[in-house]
Amino acid sequence: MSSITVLLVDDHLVVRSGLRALLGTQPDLEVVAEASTGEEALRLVRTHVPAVVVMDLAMGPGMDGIEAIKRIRDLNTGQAILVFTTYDSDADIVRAVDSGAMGYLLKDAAPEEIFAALRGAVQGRSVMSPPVASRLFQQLRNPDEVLTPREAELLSLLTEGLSNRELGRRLFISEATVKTHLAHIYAKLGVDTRAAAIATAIRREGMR
Amino acid sequence: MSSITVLLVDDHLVVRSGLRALLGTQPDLEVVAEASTGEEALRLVRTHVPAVVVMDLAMGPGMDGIEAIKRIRDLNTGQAILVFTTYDSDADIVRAVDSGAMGYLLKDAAPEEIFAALRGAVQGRSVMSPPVASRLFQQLRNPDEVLTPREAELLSLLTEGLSNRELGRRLFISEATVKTHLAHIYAKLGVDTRAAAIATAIRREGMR
DNA sequence: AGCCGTATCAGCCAAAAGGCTGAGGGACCA
DNA sequence: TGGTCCCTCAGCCTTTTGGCTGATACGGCT
Repeated sequence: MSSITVLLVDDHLVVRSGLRALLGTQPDLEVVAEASTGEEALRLVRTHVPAVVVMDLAMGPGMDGIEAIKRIRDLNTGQAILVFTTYDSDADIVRAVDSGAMGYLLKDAAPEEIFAALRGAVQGRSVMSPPVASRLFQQLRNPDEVLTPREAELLSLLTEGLSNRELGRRLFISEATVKTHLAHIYAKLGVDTRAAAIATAIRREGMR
Repeated sequence: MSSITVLLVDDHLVVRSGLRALLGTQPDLEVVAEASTGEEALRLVRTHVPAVVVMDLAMGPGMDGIEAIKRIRDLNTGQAILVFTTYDSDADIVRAVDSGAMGYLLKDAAPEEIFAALRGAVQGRSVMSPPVASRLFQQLRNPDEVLTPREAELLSLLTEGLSNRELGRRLFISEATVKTHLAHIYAKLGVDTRAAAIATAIRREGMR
């Protein structure tokens, strides 16, 4: 049985080392490359064509994880992409799934969980950490409170303190549209000011 | 020359694995134990008496990193404690130094940086990542940017999403006074909207 | 006594945000 | 084909926020 080739993407060297060490204990898993930025990840996917990409969502300046996932999917080189990150934020989960991630693991996952996710991913199975799964489950029961991908994207930028004008520029939409999205977000979060939205987003969604 | 014994404390297994793998490349550094919680760390310090403790500040439920550092120091068993964490928040740095940490490294530090910090720590030298050092340095140069107690109080409430009116009521001051305080806070934080203030407060000052 | 930092307040004006209604286009699905 | 989301945009009006200037009061330090 041939090995499952893996590309690791994380801006922290220790995390990459740790994953490499963990995966190294499994004969069928082989780390063929590591990237510390989204740009590098994209390049290495082209050159190495790994079976699976394990990706952190939070990365330094430049392309973020979500963007990197989209770009990799656009290459159509068949990678299964696993998100491997610290926070189980609603918005991040929605966006990650929307952009084509096959699974969503938290960094405190047990090794067996990680191995299983990798093996499942190449077979087309979605795997996620229990906390992530339960969040999604709860969301299915209250669909009215689920942010759409676009709303989640906007909320994420909102927590960086941008104004409506800046949000519009960043997302290439008019300020009017920004306000529409915000109104929907407020309704779903149960708040009525952007300050409260930011506060609840960061506290409740685990954003930083 | 005998090895430097190290205890790793981090709630993420991958990070511990990564550190173990990195430190394993150095003949004079020996990881003698790993802990995933503050309580466990305290126990292992007693039983293994390591020369250095490498500690993440953010840990799951229970004792946090700062508390763990204080407790370890209280044992008086002579450990040098190195903080190894993701964020260079002003509040965290101050609190870590205050509770007796010997150094402050960010997780994206280069391996050589980590090794040097460990070796320096056992010799009583303080080491910190450049970004951390520059933050401290900047604070020393610009005492103007330190919030007054009243401002800090207001900022804390601000991060809960309150409006000016609500802030006034909560603090028993007029809305005009609230606005004055806010203006000062904005100036000190280097922002010009409350949204940005909330964002930087939560991210940079470690408020949650 | 004078100075400085902190905390308190007011008024004025411009900019930003929020609430509301309405509306068009595209995707998906029954 | 019609219905339902989602994303997009506009206009109008009210409230909130932010920028500015200036003012009083108290405490501590020199």
